[in-house]
Amino acid sequence: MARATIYEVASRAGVSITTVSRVLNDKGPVAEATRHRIVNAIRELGYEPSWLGRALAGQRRNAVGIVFPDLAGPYHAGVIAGLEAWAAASDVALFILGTHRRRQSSALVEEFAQHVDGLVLTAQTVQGEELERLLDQGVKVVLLGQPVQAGVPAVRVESQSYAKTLTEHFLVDHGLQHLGFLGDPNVSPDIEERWQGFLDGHVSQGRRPPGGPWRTSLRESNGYKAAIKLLAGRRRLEAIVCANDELALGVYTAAVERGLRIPQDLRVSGWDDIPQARWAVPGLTTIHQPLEALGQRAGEILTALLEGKNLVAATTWIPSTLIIRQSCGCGGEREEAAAESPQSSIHGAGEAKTTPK
Amino acid sequence: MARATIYEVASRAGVSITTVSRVLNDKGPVAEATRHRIVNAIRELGYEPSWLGRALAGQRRNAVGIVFPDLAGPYHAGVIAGLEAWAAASDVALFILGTHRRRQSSALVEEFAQHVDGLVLTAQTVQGEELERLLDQGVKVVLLGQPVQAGVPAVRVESQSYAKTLTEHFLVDHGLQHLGFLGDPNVSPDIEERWQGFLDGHVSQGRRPPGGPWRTSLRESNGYKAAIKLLAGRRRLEAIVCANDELALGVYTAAVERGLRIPQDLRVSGWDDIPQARWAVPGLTTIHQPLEALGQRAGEILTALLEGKNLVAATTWIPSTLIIRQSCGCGGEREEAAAESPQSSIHGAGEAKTTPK
DNA sequence: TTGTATGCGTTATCAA
DNA sequence: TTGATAACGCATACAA
Repeated sequence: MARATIYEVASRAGVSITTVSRVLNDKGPVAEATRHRIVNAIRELGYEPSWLGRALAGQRRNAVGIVFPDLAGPYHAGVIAGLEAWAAASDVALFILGTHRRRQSSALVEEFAQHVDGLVLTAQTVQGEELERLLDQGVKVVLLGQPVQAGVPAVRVESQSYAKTLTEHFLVDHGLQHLGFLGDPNVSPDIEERWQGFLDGHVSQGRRPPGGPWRTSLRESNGYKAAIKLLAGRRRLEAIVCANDELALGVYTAAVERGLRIPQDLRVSGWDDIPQARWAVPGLTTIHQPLEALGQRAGEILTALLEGKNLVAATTWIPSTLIIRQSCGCGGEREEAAAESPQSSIHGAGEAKTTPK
Repeated sequence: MARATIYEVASRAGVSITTVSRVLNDKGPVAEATRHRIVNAIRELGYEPSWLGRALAGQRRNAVGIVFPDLAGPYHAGVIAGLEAWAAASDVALFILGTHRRRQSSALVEEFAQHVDGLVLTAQTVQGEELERLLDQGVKVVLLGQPVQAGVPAVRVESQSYAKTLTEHFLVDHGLQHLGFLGDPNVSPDIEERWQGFLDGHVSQGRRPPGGPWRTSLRESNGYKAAIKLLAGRRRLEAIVCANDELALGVYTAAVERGLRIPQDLRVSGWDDIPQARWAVPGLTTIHQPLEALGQRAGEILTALLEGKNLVAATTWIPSTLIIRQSCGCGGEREEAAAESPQSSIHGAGEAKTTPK
């Protein structure tokens, strides 16, 4: 049994489709009696307007989409949760697309765009010309963690100052000399900023910035491989600042393999605060990004955009939190349970406070 | 600048839209010279067919969707990866929908269905009547981890035999007497089967099945709370079989709080093999589900369905792997590094083999 | 080999 | 207060 159409509703209620449409959209005048008949017909037929017809007739699609390069990392779940909360509140459908490993991701995204009114684009998905094309088609776009483009609003997480703070933590609080940065700044502007902040931390202390970065893509296996090489080098490295947690955990494995204890023989820090970071021993010092807030904010900007406010072409910066665990050398070395690891966090630009568990 | 339509292409090439349509879909005869002109016009205008027009005209949408209750757990990423691999190979777009916390998830899914040719529905999304409605609309559906419904093909992970094996492992290999099952069988048929397998394991050893299950939803915080209560009970529990890893990790925290060592004073097992399971100390004994295979298989069934083969209404069962770490009492208690935890795994129905790291 | 005309389900314009 | 009718972009039976 196929779906009922507006024609069947109209005929059952003894009116024209125009009147039905009026009732559906609450537009224009309809006599109370007529409205009543129509509402009944709709209910009796179990009628639901066709999304296709609506969209084709040029109405809003009442849906937005978010595009990720990859649905695997720790990143997307948090962002989606935030965006979805917004979507639910705004009564808008949310579609998700991963371009991962697809041949013609550009065509894919363009098709995806036809389903929605607005799009959230994360790093490594669509840029430059393709982005222009999308905008030309009238899709509203918000960038997430992307290099800022003229005229397109963006949401970013502030990274550089935290990387600087973290670096200074190693240099000053722990009095170290030889740090290394692991990760490829080309991957995204966020990573680039982490590397810059790492340099900033050295400069602010009058230190000569070390070599590097040691470029590798952000996977645990790569962290392991890179660390094996680094640790075999002549110069003894005291701490490795990793571009993300997965790399850092790879370093853990390499350290064990070379008989180095963390943090006694080697200190490590990550970025992202993935679940493993809390359970690894010793607990991984890292940066917690408010991913949900990211998604939520993107949604709010989308709202403004969809309402026709074109003024919001600015970049919104979201703050993070520095999570101090033990891998940097802080705190005790209680190994009996990761869950109980003492841990403190620094919010914003250095305002310290303790968070329970 | 709006998108070009088929009419503009036709007029530029000096033909009718019918001929353009023929070229686009490789259907019917077109003179080589004409085709050439049209192809040129398409390129020059940067024309891309409208997905809307196509869909409305009754063609295939060339897209499938997957619906999750929730995009947060460890479950979805793996399944999506598998399904996406299939989608990429089949040149079909993949949309993802999370119904989480939405008011009218039924309406949401129904709208979602209009965008796609086929749908993969996971547990706790759509059932019964709503499912019937979808099928009535002609959407092809594959169920994932759902109770089997007549006429609808399904993919399931075999749970019961593994739960039985695991239970016997505690009872026989470790010679324990008092086990408990933590988790709510009502959540999904998979959990229900784990509970049944737990009972099976007792029965097969001529033991009287213990009380329980201790019902709680599958979150770490609930595992913690439930374990605190359980461990305060009079009867001493030797092992807790948890319905998933997150519950198990909650138990870890509770154990530490009560001064119990795992596995010396309390044994624990989980289910899912989430990343934390490998990093926790001691490593968590658990069941690894081949989530990617799940997604891939669902895709393959969808292919058959979309090709009009209606015969595939059977249930496909996918095997898992038992991952033995230390929380069950096996192996050493090397605590210096979780990454190096010795670990062995049992594939299929007891065929043991060792997997490196 | 090509073109005309119709339908798909809706909204919107205009007239009644 | 209501109703014809024309878009919207495409595919397709049928005609030429």
